[in-house]
Amino acid sequence: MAVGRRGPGYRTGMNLLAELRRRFQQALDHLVDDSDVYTSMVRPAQDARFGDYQANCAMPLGKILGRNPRDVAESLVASLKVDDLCEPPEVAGPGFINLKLHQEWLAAETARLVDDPRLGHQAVEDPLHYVIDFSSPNVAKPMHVGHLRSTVIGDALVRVLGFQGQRVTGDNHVGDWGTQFGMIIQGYRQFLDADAYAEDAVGELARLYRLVSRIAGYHETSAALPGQRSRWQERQAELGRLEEMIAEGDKSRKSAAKKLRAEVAGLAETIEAAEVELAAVETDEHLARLADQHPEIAEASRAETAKLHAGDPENRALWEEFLPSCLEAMDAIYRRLDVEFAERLGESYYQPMLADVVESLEQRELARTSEGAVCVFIEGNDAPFIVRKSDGAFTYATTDLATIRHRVEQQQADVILYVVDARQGEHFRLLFDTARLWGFAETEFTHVSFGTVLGEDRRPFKTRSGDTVGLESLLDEAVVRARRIVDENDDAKPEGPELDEATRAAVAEAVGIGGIKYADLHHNRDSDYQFSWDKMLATNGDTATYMQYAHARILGIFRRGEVDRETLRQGGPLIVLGDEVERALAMALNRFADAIDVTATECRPNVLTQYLFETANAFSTFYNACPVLKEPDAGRRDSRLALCDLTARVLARGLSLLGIDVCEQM
RNA sequence: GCGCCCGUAGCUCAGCUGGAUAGAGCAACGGACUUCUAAUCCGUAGGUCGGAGGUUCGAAUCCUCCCGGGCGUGCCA
Repeated sequence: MAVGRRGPGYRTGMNLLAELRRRFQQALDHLVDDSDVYTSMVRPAQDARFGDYQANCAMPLGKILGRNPRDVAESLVASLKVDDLCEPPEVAGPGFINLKLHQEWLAAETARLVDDPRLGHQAVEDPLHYVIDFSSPNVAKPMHVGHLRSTVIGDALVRVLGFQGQRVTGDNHVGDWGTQFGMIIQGYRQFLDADAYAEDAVGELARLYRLVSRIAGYHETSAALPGQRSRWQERQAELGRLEEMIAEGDKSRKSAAKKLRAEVAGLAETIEAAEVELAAVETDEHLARLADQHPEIAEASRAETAKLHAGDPENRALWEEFLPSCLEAMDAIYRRLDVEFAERLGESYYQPMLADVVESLEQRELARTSEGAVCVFIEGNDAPFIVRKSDGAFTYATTDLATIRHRVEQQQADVILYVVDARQGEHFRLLFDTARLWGFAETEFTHVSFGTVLGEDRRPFKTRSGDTVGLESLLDEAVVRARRIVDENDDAKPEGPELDEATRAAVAEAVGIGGIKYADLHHNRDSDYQFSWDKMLATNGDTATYMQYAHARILGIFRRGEVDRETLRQGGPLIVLGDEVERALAMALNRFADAIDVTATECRPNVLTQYLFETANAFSTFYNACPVLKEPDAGRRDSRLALCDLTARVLARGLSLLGIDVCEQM
């Protein structure tokens, strides 16, 4: 889903592509009224053999005008004024128009980038206010790998849209009002280790949370197990009957049998997991005793949550005591990830508004009571959007609606992006539809959805023992692994190690954290992706390291040549593109602005990662083929130095827009 | 049952609103270091784009059906 594509805030920057499109527009205006549609068919050539850019509009135009597409292409070329930019356009195949830029023009455009702090990107003229809802972990539960994608993608979008010149508010809509607090309160009353709490409050609270949820889970699992076993038997028997029928030739049962087989397998898995969970508690003497003593702990926890929500002063005081240290623990991870939020308005913030939300929906006759719950029914959807449960409690649907009202009315949001798991797609469809009916039709809502992180076994990423992976330990491991690679490489340098301890540590941090982020960002966010240490920290290929290395090499050139980059830029060096690889690099550098805009409009950081990889690759090829410092011709040397400087700036800027650090040396 | 998503090279994935001979990385194989850092570069090989129809001048992309997988589905978030 494109965001703001037609909004007033979106405007393609001044760049090669935009200029070519303007030229085509003038030529197209002779032929059609809606030239906009066709200028978008001018795009970078998908194959270098066809030149630098191609226009694909002659074929559809031929159809509409009832003319031969090649003739249309010819007459388009005839009225096209691009001789200052390109070689004479060529018509190829069924009517493609191929464009190859003049060397001089490309060189001049590249030279313009040299003293342009925005690297050819023009900031939007009419910024929109984007509120970006991302990360949103539950307070007091340790963050885990599941929070990674939302955090990393959301942060990249904050940065990219901000660079575009949009007004951006990143908001961490934390879960600070949920059932986990009931569990912690319950744990605090029953199991507190006061010394541990004094020493490390968050650690102790996390322990209490895990303990209570484990005991509650034990009883729940234990209660459910017999039913699951008998259901498994039942299904298994039914499956046997079906298979017999199929064996006897009744093919019509095949699909039903398949479904059943999946269900049986699923049940078996659930049962096995349950048995493991129960055994783990039962074989632990301490845990077993606690479980035995507290059979009603889940109910008790729910009661504590209800009391908190009802305004019970004691529970409220505990909540207020717990919250700051929990938030501080979260912030420590964000600092490490270098992620910042402009706002952190959690669920609790919206609590006072919820009753009014429901009332307002009822008044407008959008919501009505059904089976005891207050629901909004959206046409075309089976499931209702429940804003108040039959027990009177509000749901996250209610909170989300209150949040929308706040963001639009108080914060003047034009666009709200939700960087959330794809599984919540249905919730957001209902939410957006309800919000529009409720009166927020002017606001653009987008669910920036993403797939699951899978382990190497293709199942959701877990530790070997089956627990979810804590985010902190994930980051630690990345850095440890990165450090090994840094050490290995530095130790292996032909002239001996170059990096001191502090530098090695800094490089390992950049490479490790950058590797994790890049692995996430370079996949299309819609698809699930397989987490792999080896791939993300590989020293070769399409990784963060590859670009960080290219960047470090460039700085190495300036260091060794004792060339001051700022002085170089101010000298206004001429760009000479004598070599094919220099030309290819210049082309890549000129595409920066477009890569930014596509990333922003599509909310797809992988567009930017792909661009950066291509640019780094163009540089590496150039680096291999074209000596810079050794180049005898001074003009040519300065031109190459300027290309190096530009590349370093594009890479550093691009990576920083993805939240990834670069190093001076590695 | 209904709804959503996915199936592209041995592996992991790109492929923008349909465009030319479907691309990358890894792995494999062959080359390039008295180095401006080889954490690099260049080259070779590898694909009935799950299958069958349809729309179109033109389909990995749009439509229908089928096969295979995942997820969601009334009071968790």
